[in-house]
Amino acid sequence: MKVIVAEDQGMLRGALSALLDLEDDIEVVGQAENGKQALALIQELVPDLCVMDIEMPEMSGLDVAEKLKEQRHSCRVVILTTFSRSGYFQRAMKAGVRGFLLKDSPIDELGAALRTVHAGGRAVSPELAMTFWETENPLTEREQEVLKLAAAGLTAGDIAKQLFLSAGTVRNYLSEAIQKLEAKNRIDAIGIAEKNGWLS
Amino acid sequence: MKVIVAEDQGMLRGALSALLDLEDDIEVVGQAENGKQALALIQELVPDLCVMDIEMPEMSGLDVAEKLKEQRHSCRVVILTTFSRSGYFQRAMKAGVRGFLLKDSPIDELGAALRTVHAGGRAVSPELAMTFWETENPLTEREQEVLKLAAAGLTAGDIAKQLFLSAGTVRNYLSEAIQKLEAKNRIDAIGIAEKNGWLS
DNA sequence: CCTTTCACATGACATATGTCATATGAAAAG
DNA sequence: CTTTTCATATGACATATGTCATGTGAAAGG
Repeated sequence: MKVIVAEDQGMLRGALSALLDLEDDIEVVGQAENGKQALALIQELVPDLCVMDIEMPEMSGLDVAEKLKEQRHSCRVVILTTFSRSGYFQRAMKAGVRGFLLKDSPIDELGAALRTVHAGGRAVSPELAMTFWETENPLTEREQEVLKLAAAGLTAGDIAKQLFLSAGTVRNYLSEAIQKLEAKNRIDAIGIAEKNGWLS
Repeated sequence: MKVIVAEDQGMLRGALSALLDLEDDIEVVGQAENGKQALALIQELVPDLCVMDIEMPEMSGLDVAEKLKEQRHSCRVVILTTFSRSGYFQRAMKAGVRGFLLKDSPIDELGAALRTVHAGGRAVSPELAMTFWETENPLTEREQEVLKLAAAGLTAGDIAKQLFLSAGTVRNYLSEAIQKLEAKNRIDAIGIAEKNGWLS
């Protein structure tokens, strides 16, 4: 089967590609270091499978997966990521992703997952099963938006200007976020939200 | 040469070990997923080299390198890390580390680096050279300490209690940190300090 | 020995932040 | 057609945060 490896960290990308290519039934036909490159390569080379990281520059692995689904492209996607966040997982499933592995898994699982997916099956890291039970994002869009800007170091006033709101409104959203997350202050709230992957 | 691979991320650890083991002149005699394990394995197996991540649970790769230097252990260390921070690099040099590679480097560099170091040389990613010029940490110990606690989401009052200071003193340290880092507020300061690796 | 420097420490004051009561409009439930 | 619910939006108020003037003691340089 023809495979493309998309992963921004050079060492891991190279190592995985080399290792997969050693397998008799796997041929690594291309490597990409960001989402855009991956999409272009997939359209050009039409591989059977693509091993894809989520957090990459230019375009995330999930963006690529969604584009492929939109185009009804035959290439099947196996996500390989550090984070077991319910948001990622659910979005991946919606995008028709066939495999979802954690970078913490042993290396053997990757080859096995590729074969399973190529044969028409699905492959999901056992740790991910738990993810279903994870609490979902309690923040409204506005609250997320405001908290994200606060996380970037902006003051309430700055945020208000950027979103065309009054400063009081911004503080209120932050206050709501703080209460929903049972945080002590906005810094605490930012930490909690980031840990759960609730900021975008 | 006998090599140990210490890296907490399972996939990368497995892939690197497998690939290195394929080389005729390299034998991977052990793998560790944290610093403590790495140290124990090195003392038990006495390898020629150890490929080591910095950010690992239990004990960082730099901690291990320092312990080895202290014991005048013959095992030479090659650091493999995501971050090109001057603090890391300088600490590594002090600990007598012989190689310092970024995880963004191509995979071939690792094998090459191992051979160079085994032959008595040094191997440093070219990106790291710049690191020398990086600005050093402008924060005093107290300021770092306070900023770190603030980053964890504590209020000034909490921090004061924990460090047996008055709340005003804590706010003053934070204010100094904010000014030194030319930040807008403590959140901004935390971001800047973290980006530069200035929070220990 | 005296000055300079600098990390450390504090409180007074102005500003920013967090909370609460309140209001509107849109969508869902009755 | 109501009623309920909920995201959105605001301002008044109390609290937390950021700044500044000031002071101490220890180390470095004259």
